[in-house]
Amino acid sequence: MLLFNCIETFFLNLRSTASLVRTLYPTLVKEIHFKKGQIIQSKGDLNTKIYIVKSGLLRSYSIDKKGKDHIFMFAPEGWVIADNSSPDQPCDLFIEALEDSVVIQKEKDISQEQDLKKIVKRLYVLQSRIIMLMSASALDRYQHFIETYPDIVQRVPQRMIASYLGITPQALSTIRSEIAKK
Amino acid sequence: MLLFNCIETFFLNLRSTASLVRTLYPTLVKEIHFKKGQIIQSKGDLNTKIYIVKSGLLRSYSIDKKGKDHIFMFAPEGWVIADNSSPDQPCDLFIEALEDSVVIQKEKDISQEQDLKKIVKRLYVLQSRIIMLMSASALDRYQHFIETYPDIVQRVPQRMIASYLGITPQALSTIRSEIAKK
DNA sequence: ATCCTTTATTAATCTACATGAATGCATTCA
DNA sequence: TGAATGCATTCATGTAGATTAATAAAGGAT
Repeated sequence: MLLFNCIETFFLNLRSTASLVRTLYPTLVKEIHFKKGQIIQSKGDLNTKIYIVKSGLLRSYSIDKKGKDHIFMFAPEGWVIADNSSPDQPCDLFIEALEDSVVIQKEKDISQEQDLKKIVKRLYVLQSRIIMLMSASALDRYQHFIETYPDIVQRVPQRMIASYLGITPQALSTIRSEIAKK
Repeated sequence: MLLFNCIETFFLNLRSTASLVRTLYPTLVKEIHFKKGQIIQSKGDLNTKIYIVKSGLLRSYSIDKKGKDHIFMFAPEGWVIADNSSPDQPCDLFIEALEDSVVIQKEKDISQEQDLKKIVKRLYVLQSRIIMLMSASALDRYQHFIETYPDIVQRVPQRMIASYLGITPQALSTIRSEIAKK
């Protein structure tokens, strides 16, 4: 926990330096290359951005009070990822590159949010996820996940899939061995 | 289960008659009065609408394969409620009036979806809910619920709050008695 | 290569919540 | 007025998944 706080503070400092630079040299749209493991956005950041993934893979996640992280979304090529809080609010999510990634970073300006259909689609994805979390077992959620994102399964460690599903890596491991038996 | 299927079929028939009428006398925006208990939209409906609540209270909910229902959203005065699937897809949710309600019914036409900010806010509500479902205990979710919707607690039976939280009425009952002890 | 760290697996125990059943209260309807 | 119905509460038991811990396997860095 303490360790994590230190890390978080470290990243927050990093970020404020970065936003200072952006204030001096403002640009609305940028293409940025991120290395695997890089933190793109941290909880508490203001002035958040939208990230469009050209290549690679990102994830957004929250960290609960026990220090455990919960993956909110994976974003492979073509996906858009962002924290969905108001543009003027500190955000709740971290965003991290899971692979070396090329990303278009845009200001989170609603009025220039061209593709309304994409937002509406996101609403549906979130709706489905909530219903799954309320009503389906971990096994069902896992099977639904591999149907929906067959390629992601190959690209991230299992513990991250567990984190997305809201279960522990151990639980996912036993679920997988039960599936394999049949 | 069988009983439920009958009821569902019954409502589906009702709905197709209704949409026939709408085809003959198309209107884009309507004000409709619903009685408490009335089903406004059923799972499987095409051609879904958006409902803006002028007075009263609606809920949307899904029903899982065991026949158990899970409340997805409450919509008191001023709220907008809809199924978030594509306008051309059958929807997943039922919408029902929990109180006598006056509702503006609009075609779910994205292009005329004036208030983008409202949609973005919805995204954030859904995001928060998913994070809660993944990381918080039933007790925490209940306390968060009464902070967020203090008035709803008074207006719906407890079993519906349980359904919204994704727990059983019994579990909510014991949680409440534990809170009362302190 | 070697070491170090992270990841996956398995098993034993624990716990939050589900399930099922019984009881008491309200509400509604005859 | 009483019977019927739906809701909240309580308790006893069951279970999915968490936690802890131990072991093995797989990268990554030097």
